[in-house]
Parts: sequence; structure tokens; C-alpha cells
Amino acid sequence: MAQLQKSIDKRNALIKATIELVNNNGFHATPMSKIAKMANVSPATIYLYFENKQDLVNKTYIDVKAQYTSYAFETYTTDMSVEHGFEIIWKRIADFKLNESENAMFLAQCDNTPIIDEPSLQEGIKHLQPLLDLWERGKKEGLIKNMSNYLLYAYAINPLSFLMMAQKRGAFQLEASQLEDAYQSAWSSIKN
Amino acid sequence: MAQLQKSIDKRNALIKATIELVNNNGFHATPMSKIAKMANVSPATIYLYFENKQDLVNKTYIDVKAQYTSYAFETYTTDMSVEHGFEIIWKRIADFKLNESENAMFLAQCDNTPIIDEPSLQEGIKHLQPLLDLWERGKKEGLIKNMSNYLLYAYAINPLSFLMMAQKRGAFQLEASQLEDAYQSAWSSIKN
DNA sequence: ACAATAAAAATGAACGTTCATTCTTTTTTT
DNA sequence: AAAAAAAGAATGAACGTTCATTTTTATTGT
Repeated sequence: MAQLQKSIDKRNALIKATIELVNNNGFHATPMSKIAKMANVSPATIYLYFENKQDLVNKTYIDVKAQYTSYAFETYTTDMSVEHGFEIIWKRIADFKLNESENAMFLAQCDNTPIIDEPSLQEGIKHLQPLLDLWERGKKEGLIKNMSNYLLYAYAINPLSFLMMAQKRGAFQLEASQLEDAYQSAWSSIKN
Repeated sequence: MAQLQKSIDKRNALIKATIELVNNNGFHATPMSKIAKMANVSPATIYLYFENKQDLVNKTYIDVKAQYTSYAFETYTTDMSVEHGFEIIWKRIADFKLNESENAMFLAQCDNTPIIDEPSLQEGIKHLQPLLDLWERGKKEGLIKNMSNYLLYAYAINPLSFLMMAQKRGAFQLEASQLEDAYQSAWSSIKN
């Protein structure tokens, strides 16, 4: 127990360091030695937890993606109405993207570059299923536009990534009232 | 003249090679030697055209961004109505993102990573002004929601980046009829 | 018009550095 | 005392950049 605990702490420290360094410097300027230093570990120790650098960044991606979806669906249950369920999920996602912005930023970087390998990307997509199911239900009930789920995601969810990025860059600040505007825009772009 | 022409060709070849390699392999796996090889040039020659690797990628970004905005506003004039002007611009942007996807993909990568330095990012933003002006006009006329331009961009334009990326990954194909859906979603998310 | 010469552009090889990874030894845990 | 975990130093490869040289282009004097 104590031994396993210690290992998990170290693994988490490595993942945290990876996120922070890749966010700030990019993958190309994030050497293993810096990751090790930030996690208070020897470079060699990384290789006890991960096969190599690619494996480290893949696993980091999967880890963060799992956190993201778990957070998103935390308060959602399938017995909610389509509109209410969507609002619940959307606001959780907004919370995650704007408050846990280190994690969200890392995902944005991974989703827009070829640094994560295909199997790991696939692995990350899986957990989004509850939202897709909700949308299918909404389409059947005639509440949601009969469009591809990609289009729905593009308009209802993805804008939050852009806003998170703009906020991270200090370009602007999303206030609570604007968040309500944003939600209305999201809903009106996908509702029938 | 002949000499200058030759130089511009070589510069363009270098920029094209940079885009292609960074798109496919990422910045971290794009050595100067590969860029040189793809542009049919000696590595040393790159340094006659650009200060260093950072400068090369900065200049590439600015170059592509200028192409993007120039394409976007090609058929737009300020005497158009807000709604018509927006449709014109939106569809040009959609064209660019979906047809010139190599260029669009490169921009997406740059806009979601720290590989481009701040001054070059600022330089790239400048040319978007006509769209922001159009939106300001739309707000005054009560046609467009009175929201931050960041929010408007997030909902009206940014989804196209996501769709371009999904299409590039082969996840799905955006048909002409879906494009019309997409435009309607964009417009309904920002109109009053 | 044309050699001769200067200037510019381009090259391949070389340099010093940095990196991911491994090896050997030490420390910690069982 | 054995096994597992961790460490620091070592290694070889790869990288960005520069150097010495060659090739191409432009300029000059006749």
C-alpha cells in the first residue's frame, strides 16, 4: 500500500510536470531532464514508469482526457430532459475549461498537433459517449437539429476551447454574465 | 529581377516545406535538415533567408495568416449589409479552411501551441479587422448580439477550425448541404 | 562584345551542444 | 539478505548552426 501509494504520487508528479512544461514551452522544448527536475526525480526514474517520451505524453493525454470527461458528466444522469441534461453537461465542461485551464490547454495542444499517436487519440474519444447519446435522443425528440455529431460538437462545445485559449493568453476575461450569453449561443446553434 | 525571382521561389519552397513537415510530424520532429531536403536546398541556405529556426516558423505563420485573411475578405466590400457581408466572409473562410486545409491546419497548430512568439501572433491578428468592424456595425444596428468579439469569433468562426481538423483526420466529410447547416448554426448563434 | 574580376548565393562538411535513453551503483523496502 | 526502486553519470545519436569553399551572377575596363 505505502509502496504503491508512493509510486502513484511519483507518476502523478511526472504527469503534472509534463503538462506544465508542454503548456509553457511546447513539446519540442520539453526535455526529459526538465520533466524529471520539476517532478523531483532522476531522469532514469521516468523510465520505470513510462516506456519512453512518447509513451509519457500519450499516457498524460489519456489521463487528462479521462479527468475531463469524468468532470463533465459528474452531475448528469440519463433521466434528465434533453435540454436540462445539455445545460448541466455544458456548464460542467465550461467550468473545466475555464477553471482547470492547465489541463484544458494541454488537451487543446494535443488535439491540434500530431504529438499524440492515433491509438491514444481513439482511447481519449471513447469517454464522450454520454453526450453523443444525449444528442441522439434530442434528435429523435425533434429538439436538436438533425446534424452530424461533429457539427454539434463544433458549435456547442468547441467554442469553449477557443475562449479558454483567449483567456489564457490574457486577451480577455470571461465573466459570469458572458458565460450565460455563451451558453445561449451554444444552445441556439444546435436547438431546432 | 531574375535574381530576385529566384530568391522568392526558394523562400516560398522553404515555407511550403515547413508547413508540410510541421503538419505531419509536429514542430519537435521537423529538423532543419529535413526542411532543406524537401525544399531542395542545403541546410546552410536556410540561414540566408531566415535568422534561425524560430524566425523561419514565425515568418511562415505570418505568411499563412496573411493568405488566410486576404482570401477571407477578397469578395467583401464595406457597403454590403451586415447579414450579407457576414455570409460572404463566412463562406470564404469556410472555403479556405476546408480546401486549403494544409494552410489552415498549420494555423490551428500555431494558435494552440507556444511555438510562435508573441510579436508574430500579434502581427497575425491585425488583418482580421474588417470582420470586427462588420460586427461592431451589426451590434449598432441591433442585428448582432451585443457580445465580446471573442465570443462572436468563438461561435461564428472557430467551429470551422474544428471541422477542418476532423475532416483532415478522416473522421468525417463535410458535404455542401452540411455546409449550409453549418452556416445557419453560425448565424443563429450570433444574430439577435 | 567580352574577358577579367568582384560580389553574392549556395553548398557540404564540421562543430559544439543537447537530448533521450541506458548502465552501473547506491539506497530503500521487503 | 535479497529484491526492488531510484539515482547520477555515461553514451551515442541527432540537432541547429557556422565555416571554408565552390558556383553563380553582376560589374568593370578595354
